[in-house]
Amino acid sequence: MPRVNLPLSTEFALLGFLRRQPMHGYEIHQHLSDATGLGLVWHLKQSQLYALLSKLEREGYVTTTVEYQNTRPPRKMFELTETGRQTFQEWVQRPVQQGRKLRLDFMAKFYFAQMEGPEVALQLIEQQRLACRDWLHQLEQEAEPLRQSRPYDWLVHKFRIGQIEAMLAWLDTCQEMLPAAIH
Amino acid sequence: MPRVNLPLSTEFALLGFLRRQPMHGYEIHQHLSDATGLGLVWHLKQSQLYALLSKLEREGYVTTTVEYQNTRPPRKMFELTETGRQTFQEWVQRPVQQGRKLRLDFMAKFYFAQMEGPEVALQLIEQQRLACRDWLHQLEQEAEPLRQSRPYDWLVHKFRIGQIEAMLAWLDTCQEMLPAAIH
DNA sequence: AATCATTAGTCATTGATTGAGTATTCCTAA
DNA sequence: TTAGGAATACTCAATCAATGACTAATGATT
Repeated sequence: MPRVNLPLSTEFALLGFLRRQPMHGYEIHQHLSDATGLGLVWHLKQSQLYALLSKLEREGYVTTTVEYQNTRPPRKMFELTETGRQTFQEWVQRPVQQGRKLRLDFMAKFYFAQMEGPEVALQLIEQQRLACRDWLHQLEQEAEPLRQSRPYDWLVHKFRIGQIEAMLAWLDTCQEMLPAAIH
Repeated sequence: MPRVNLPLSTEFALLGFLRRQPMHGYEIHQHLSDATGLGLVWHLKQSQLYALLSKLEREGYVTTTVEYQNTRPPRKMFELTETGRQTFQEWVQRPVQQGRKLRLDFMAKFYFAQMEGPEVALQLIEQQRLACRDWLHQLEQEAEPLRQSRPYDWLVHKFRIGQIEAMLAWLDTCQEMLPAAIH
């Protein structure tokens, strides 16, 4: 049971598929292969998915057992370890700390948070709001003195500020939608 | 002179450094290593930069000549080929076609476009505006029917719509700033 | 005099990603 | 009915990207 804890991040989302019951790789791939739900934001080749699952196993977040079938190829069933379960719980509630992680990492967190129920989703939304507001203030501080001296740098800051403001507005929308978003 | 034309994209930005005069890798790295200008948006390790430059050479966009110095280590000078020059001209004017390329690819284009002068920058801005408006319409079409049936998918669309609207607003800001942004 | 940053680039290794392959079985339509 | 294709389930080799460490000389600093 090796616990190396390399810098995993996006791949933790895969733990979400296993949070209720064990699953085999092929089934996870099916969930991701049509452009709906998490498949709308995360496109993974089959071989890439299996590679990530192996990595999660190597690092002790999941264990596998081979399940032989009468007629079909045998399945490798993936199951959360206790570490895996804890890691998922933490991951799904922790806001992302960089703007570039909003598109994929945050959307994956929100996907599972929303499936876990409104409390979890609301918690994530609120935490992410705080993180965004921090970025915003910091960027506004940094932008101020650049306006005259470094127009390009100032515009880059303005771009980021705009993206984060849009994110904050969207988080409000999420909150309003929440009751409807529960499956 | 191999011309393979693999799917290069971000690395074309490096051609921008050579558009006025030949340069060696170390100097390009210096331009990127402080967090201003292009270095604000593109963080490249030294070895990674050299790897990209070699790739551009392999594919025929640049040629190299070694320049020996009396006391310092010899420099490998990179110079645009005619293909490289044309490729840069096309690259710098062509809008990006995916939202996730706004952060890096578009900012790199805009960096050099703006250095080339207001006409080039205005052209890029206008082209990017058109691309963004297309995305926006398409996303709005797609989002419509999802509202009731697939709340998560609808929210993902809303997120993207928000990011693109923010981009469009920012493009207006760029246009207003342009006269000041020229060095 | 010793130490540290600068110059300029290489290299080996690890990690990520891809496309293709495998082998069985089920379904469908001529 | 039988040929062809899609589905099931995973593996593998090969390429591509990325990282950290290294070299080796000079100049600057304390």
